[in-house]
Amino acid sequence: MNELMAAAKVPPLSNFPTVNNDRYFANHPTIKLIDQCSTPQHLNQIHAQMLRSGLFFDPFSASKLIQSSALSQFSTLHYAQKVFDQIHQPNLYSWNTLIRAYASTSQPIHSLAMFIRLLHECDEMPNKFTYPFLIKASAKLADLRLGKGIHGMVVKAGFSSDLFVANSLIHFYAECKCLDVACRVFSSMPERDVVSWNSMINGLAQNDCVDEALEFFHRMEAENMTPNDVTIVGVLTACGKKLDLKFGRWVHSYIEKNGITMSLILSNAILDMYTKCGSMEDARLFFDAMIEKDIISWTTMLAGYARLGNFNAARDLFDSLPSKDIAAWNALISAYEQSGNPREAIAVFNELQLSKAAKPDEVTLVSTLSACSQMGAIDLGGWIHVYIEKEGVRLNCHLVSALIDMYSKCGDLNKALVVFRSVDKRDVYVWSAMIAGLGMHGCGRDAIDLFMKMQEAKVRPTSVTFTNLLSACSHSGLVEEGREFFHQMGKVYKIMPSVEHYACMVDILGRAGLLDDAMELIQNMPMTPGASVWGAVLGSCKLHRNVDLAEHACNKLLEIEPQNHGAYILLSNVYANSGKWDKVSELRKVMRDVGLKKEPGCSSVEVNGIVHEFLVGDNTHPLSRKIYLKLDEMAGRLKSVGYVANKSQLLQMVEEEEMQEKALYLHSERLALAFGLITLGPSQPIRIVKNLRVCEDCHSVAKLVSKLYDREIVLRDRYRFHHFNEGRCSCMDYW
DNA sequence: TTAGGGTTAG
Repeated sequence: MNELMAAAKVPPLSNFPTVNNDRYFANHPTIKLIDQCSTPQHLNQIHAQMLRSGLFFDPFSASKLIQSSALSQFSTLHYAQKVFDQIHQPNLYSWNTLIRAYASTSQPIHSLAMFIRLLHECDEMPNKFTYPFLIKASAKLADLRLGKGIHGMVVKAGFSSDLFVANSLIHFYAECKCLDVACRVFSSMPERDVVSWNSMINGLAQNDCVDEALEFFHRMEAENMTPNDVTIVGVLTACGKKLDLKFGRWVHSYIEKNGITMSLILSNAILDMYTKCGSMEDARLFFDAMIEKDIISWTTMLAGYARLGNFNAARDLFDSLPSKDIAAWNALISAYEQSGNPREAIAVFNELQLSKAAKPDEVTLVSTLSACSQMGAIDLGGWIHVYIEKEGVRLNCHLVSALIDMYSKCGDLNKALVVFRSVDKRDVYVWSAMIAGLGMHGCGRDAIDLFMKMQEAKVRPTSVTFTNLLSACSHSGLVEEGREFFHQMGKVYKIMPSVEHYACMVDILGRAGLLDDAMELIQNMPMTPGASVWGAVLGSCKLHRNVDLAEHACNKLLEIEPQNHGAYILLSNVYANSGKWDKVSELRKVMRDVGLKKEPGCSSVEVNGIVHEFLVGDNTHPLSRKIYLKLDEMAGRLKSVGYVANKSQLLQMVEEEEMQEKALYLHSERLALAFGLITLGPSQPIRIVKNLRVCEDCHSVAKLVSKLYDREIVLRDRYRFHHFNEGRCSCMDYW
């Protein structure tokens, strides 16, 4: 300590003016020393010296110490708070410094607590510096009511036209997804700087309003406001979401032409744009030329390869990572999960668990739960739920939605409801996930009730909520209710129906046999009907055996998606249902000519945490012999109760009767069912996940088996859930 | 007498 003071040539305090004449303290050598401080020990020594000399009792000097301890790299906020608490009368600067520091932590709520203390304890009123920090904390908390309250105080205190205050308000409202209010703040500003524009552009881009974001960028240029690197990050985010590679390349050259500072963040944003737009070549070229790279650069590349299905390149990159943090693992897991490879996602999760290389975080758990949902892997999903509870992982709305989705999609609606009821904070995703869960299990009325409760809870529905709600109406045949919600969407909730909503509505009408109404709706659509709309028509035609309309819908569907084999299969089913076997063969030939193969049926069933998959006619399973014996036994018992195979949905025109029966008998869900009967205990439900829609014959078999073997069978097909119990199915034979 | 707001992955 003495050495330090000697080195700084600090004279004793008596040589300096006293507290009464504090204008000179800024030049006091001890205070100057604070700025040069670089270790916690130094800071400690200065703190001690200040206490000894009495300098600490000067508010200005104390505020310098607070600033250094709260905002520097080498000190902790905890220490700063302790120092603060020793100050007798901290000045506003000290209060602001702590409010600022807390706003940047993971617990911005402390900023609020300090603000309230400030109002009680400080002689001075909050000033124009206080509010931006406070608004930043509110933005981080995404607490709209809180932020609105602070906005009110800002107006009252007369700071609403302060540039910094207004900019933080724009950011805050965008963060709360209130883009209209953000825009209003922006428009009402007497002066704007580049940050005002950036906050708007980034806010819009983050909230998927990509065209609006780009519009702001062009407006900014037109108004001669020079964009900087942060602006371009927002523009690139928009490009990446627009999947517009051409524009992305233009932005890249814009950076070079306009001499915009190339920061690491900007470089990563460029990489991200290229990978999202699908050009790994551009991304790689840029990545290899980057002088400085961080973990984000690596994971962006990794996720890019994986998203495009180049898993070898992704894995190579992952293995060559200089250090793997949880984000790198998450990139690999979520890439597999999001590209429809849940099995691989789960394998990587298991690898992570075994290696103990990093601790799974909330993102890991959400991705893995989603992989479980896709696989129907309820054991692992349940294990993750236990893990969350055991490790005390904070259940945020993301995780809650993922759990509800997992339990719903794995067929355990009750568990999904238990999770839903156990939380008190429910955002729109949580409500929407639960509505979807009820819908897919055929509980349309409950889904509607829940939607009403959501209104009571004052949670605003989104476009996704309505998709789930309409789909719930469709699965339960609730035509009038569906119509009503469809109309309310735009009128009451100001959400314009998208092509997805139209598809749901067409589905609702079509399934109910109101094919004319469905076609009328399509004709009056304000946008071009997409594949989902024609798919819904085709599905309804299958149900109601309308050959002419099916042909029309199939043609339309193939115009949009020439490689859609589902379209051929459905049309073929329509022909078969009407006994038009010649048409079936013709169609089969067309499929062969265009090189399309029927996606092989695949069903899986989970036993003791291991998911067993079966293809049509599969005999590769180790227990294959036993499975086929069981199938024979099942066939015998089915026949004894008068079951006759329904062959109408066989794609192939198989000549011989016996062959036809064989083909049905070997359907993957039948194999999975037999395996479930062998391996699962009598009280355990058999949960099967099938990649295609279940055929009518297998549906009847499952109903009978549930009765004959006194088993609960839960079958998830491509479209919905079927709960078989005591000879009945929850879909009421309506799917 | 000190100062502030906006940015990249999953």
